[in-house]
Amino acid sequence: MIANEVPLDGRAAGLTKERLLVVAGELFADRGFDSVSLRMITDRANVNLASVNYHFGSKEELIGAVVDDIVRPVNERRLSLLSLIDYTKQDPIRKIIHAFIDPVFDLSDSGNDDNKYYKLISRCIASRDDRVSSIIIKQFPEVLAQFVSALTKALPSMDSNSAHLKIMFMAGALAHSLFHYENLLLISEGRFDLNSTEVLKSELVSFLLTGMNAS
Amino acid sequence: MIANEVPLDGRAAGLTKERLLVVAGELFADRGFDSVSLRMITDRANVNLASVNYHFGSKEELIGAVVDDIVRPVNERRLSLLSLIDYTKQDPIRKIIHAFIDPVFDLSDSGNDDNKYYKLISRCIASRDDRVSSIIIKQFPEVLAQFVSALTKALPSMDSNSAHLKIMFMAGALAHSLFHYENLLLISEGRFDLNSTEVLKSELVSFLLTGMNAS
DNA sequence: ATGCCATTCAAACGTTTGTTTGATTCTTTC
DNA sequence: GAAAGAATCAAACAAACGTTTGAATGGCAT
Repeated sequence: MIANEVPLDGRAAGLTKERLLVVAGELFADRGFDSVSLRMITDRANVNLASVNYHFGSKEELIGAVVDDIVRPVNERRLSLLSLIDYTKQDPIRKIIHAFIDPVFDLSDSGNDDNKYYKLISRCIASRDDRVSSIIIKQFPEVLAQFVSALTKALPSMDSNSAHLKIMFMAGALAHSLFHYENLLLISEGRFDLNSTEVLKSELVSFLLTGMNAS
Repeated sequence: MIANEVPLDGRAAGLTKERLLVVAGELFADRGFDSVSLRMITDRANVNLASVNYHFGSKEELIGAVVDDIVRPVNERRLSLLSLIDYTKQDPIRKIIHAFIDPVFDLSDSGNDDNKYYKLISRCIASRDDRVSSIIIKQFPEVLAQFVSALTKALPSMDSNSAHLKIMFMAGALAHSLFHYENLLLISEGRFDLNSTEVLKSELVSFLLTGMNAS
């Protein structure tokens, strides 16, 4: 599970900073930002304790770097996908929804349902931690505004207030189901055949699709 | 903002425990469980630091008491409302949704939109903190199972997997929108006329209502 | 009034936290 | 190959944390 098991004898390359980001991300993902100490991170990354402050300045800035590393690409891809939508063609709402959630589901690398990224991004989305939301809040108004505009363009009858709320509903449903995906599998005691997040995704899309069209 | 500004000179009545619960709830609501120290709580409650361990045993048990105090009544009321539903009458889905969300919205006492309870309960619902989810997880499987059963009863075409997921979507949308209600008002810079959570609630209901009926 | 039990109090405890220091080691450049 | 700069290291730092202690204080029954 360690990010890299290389010998790391004499000063390996300048990949200490990279290792810290990766390992911190892993630990933050399943224990939260507060519960993880710098010593847990540096021990697991096989680097010196002081290197955190050397490379990042403080724990808070390390958290910021980890969060930004995962949130920024997601939001950029969201806006990119959103800008490709042709509103004269059919089913623009579905495309808006996909523009919002696909960049999150696509975080899982290599096809296997690696829930590390899922848990981390859903922690970020649903975070009530000021250190995290201060980063989110920097980017989200722009994203929110673009999606509100897209929604009202696709559904002229929808007013701005309604659009704002619906996007919050979407974000909440996404983050919550993604984070508790594991728990759902446990609770169901095998009755579940959600052996792939694809099922979750398609259920989520159809749920959101009809919800968006609500009166 | 202090819960009680009474003189509290010589040993007031045995309301120290009560004060701790109230003040801890307030602080946990808008700063989270980790960021709030026992000294913050006892200072604001004007009680001695040691009284936390005297009355509750530990910080963890104080958190447990605060969480349980707000989560248990909500879940009990949910199940109570759910049991009243007559599935032969019309619109059972709407009643199921109300059974799930009304006990949360009803937390606001005295009619004014006191967001203390909202933020606290949404922190509990969406918590990724083990100390909190261990309490939630004790009660939620029962609640989840009952609502799954209710959903499949109201919509026989819906399978159990789908019902599980839809309830998670509902919980996520509820918690997320409730917690960020304030932020939404800020971002909108006055364009919003959501001067009451009633608007949020009715939008949420109609969103969920159509979502539940998704294919 | 006296003894008893519950509660409150100030003070200290030991740990853990993030951070800093100053020396040491590696890498780069001339 | 020597000087300079960047990176790593063990060690210590002060602050904050949850918790414990033992004395002081309250009400209450006898």
